[in-house]
Amino acid sequence: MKAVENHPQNNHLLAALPAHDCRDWMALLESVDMPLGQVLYEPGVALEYVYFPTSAIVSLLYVMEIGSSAEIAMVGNEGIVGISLFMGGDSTPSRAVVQSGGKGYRLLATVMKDEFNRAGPVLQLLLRYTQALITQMSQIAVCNRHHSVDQQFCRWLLQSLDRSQNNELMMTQELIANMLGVRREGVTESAVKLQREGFIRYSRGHISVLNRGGLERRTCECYAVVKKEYERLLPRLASVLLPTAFDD
Amino acid sequence: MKAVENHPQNNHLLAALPAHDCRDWMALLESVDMPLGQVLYEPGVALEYVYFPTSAIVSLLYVMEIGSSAEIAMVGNEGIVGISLFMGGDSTPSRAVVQSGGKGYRLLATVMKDEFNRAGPVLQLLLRYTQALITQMSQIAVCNRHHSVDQQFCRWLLQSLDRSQNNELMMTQELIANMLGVRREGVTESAVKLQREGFIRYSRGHISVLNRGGLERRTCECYAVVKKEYERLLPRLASVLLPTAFDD
DNA sequence: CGAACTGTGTGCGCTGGCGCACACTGCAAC
DNA sequence: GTTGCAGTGTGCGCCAGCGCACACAGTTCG
Repeated sequence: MKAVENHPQNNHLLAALPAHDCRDWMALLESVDMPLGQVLYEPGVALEYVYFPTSAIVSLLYVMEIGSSAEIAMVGNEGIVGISLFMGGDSTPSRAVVQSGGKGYRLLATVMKDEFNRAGPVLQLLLRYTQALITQMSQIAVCNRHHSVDQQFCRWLLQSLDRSQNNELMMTQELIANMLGVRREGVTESAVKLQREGFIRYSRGHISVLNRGGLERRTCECYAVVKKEYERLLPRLASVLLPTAFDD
Repeated sequence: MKAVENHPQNNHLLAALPAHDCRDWMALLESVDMPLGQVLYEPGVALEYVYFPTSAIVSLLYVMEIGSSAEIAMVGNEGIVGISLFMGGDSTPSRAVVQSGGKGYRLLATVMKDEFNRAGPVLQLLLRYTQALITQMSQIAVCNRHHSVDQQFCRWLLQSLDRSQNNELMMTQELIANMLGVRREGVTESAVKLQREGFIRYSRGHISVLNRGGLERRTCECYAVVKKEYERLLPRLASVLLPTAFDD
């Protein structure tokens, strides 16, 4: 890594900032080296800085309990690392690691939080919700990569259940297969297993969940990760998203 | 579907709205039936309404060219369908389908866009970027589900290349495997193939891309989908994200 | 100059999920 | 009824990707 000139304009987001609003920031921008492997933030930890890579490339990475990982997104000189600050969440369940060493700029978290705080309360709520939605998407990416159809089916059932009024789902296996992006037969096999264990009962597009705890034990960590983020980001709503578990 | 009472408070996002800001909206909210299978929005089409499900459940679904699909996220009475409006993008590459029939409320898109417009220009830029990021995450989810390691490796190379200054990447196959969430050996095999075809050259953590077009032909649609969204949402930045293709 | 280590190539057996084919079963319509 | 069909069960061959093991090749360090 030669001592290349670092300049804010090399980050396209910074470059695109309206000149007028830019001035306040420019003074606060801090040029930094971003060496390969540097961890910019850890899951669940509130960010101290946001980063605007210029020559560095950063990976947003989810690392599972067993240690396997999956990239959620890649950020280079086109973007910013640490969106959770202006989205109102302050942290995420993923990790940000420098994938390709280089340079960039950082800015104190507070500046970004101010940006969030300047938004109206309505938009603030919507943004926090959006961050939760982002977590859901990320986790689906991870789940698609690493978990079995069985686990994903359970996750899907639980997530649907959380959004439903009772323990009944009107849903054919064909449709579920489309959602999960797997074969219908794969869903049938998983469903048969769950029925044998007495966790669910179903027939012709009608599924009753009999033992929610059973599903929770069978699914992967993805379900809990997403649920916790919804609780954390939207505490008022959480109570409703978590119907008193009617366990075995 | 009985004629159940529909009430805005049954959507937790609406319920959580600050009462003061709520009043303007309440008059505009329109109670709607959301029957199973209804398509709330199509990829690339600007939204006319946002939806707040109360008893319905909506799936955000990406449908591939060949027809296979994958769920990107699920939205029920905890959320809102159509975040692209207040995120400033107006449309998304995915489709929203009612997965479980029920009721909900809808609101004219303009109301949401106003919300976006009220935000400062800086936040607006950041939100548009965030929507592009969301597309990236969604597409990684789809890619993880449906595409081969070969294809994903090409996508990853291209995305890295777009964020790098030259056609060189400093990156071991082990690390790439971690990013993709696959075995290192799998990456080696893909890399060998690409090298044989003369698309890349590499040795010990150093990759040179010799034929970008070759990679583009080999990768899946996901790469293009994400790139187009970045272009669309952040036009000023797009030019830089698209270095003049140095083709074969 | 070897020694030690990091990065890459390759082979092998295993398995989860795929694609296909076909049989079975309730419900609905007439 | 019985005809039809949507929804489900099951079997089978196939293959991508996994986990493991080990050989080999540059690089660095003494």
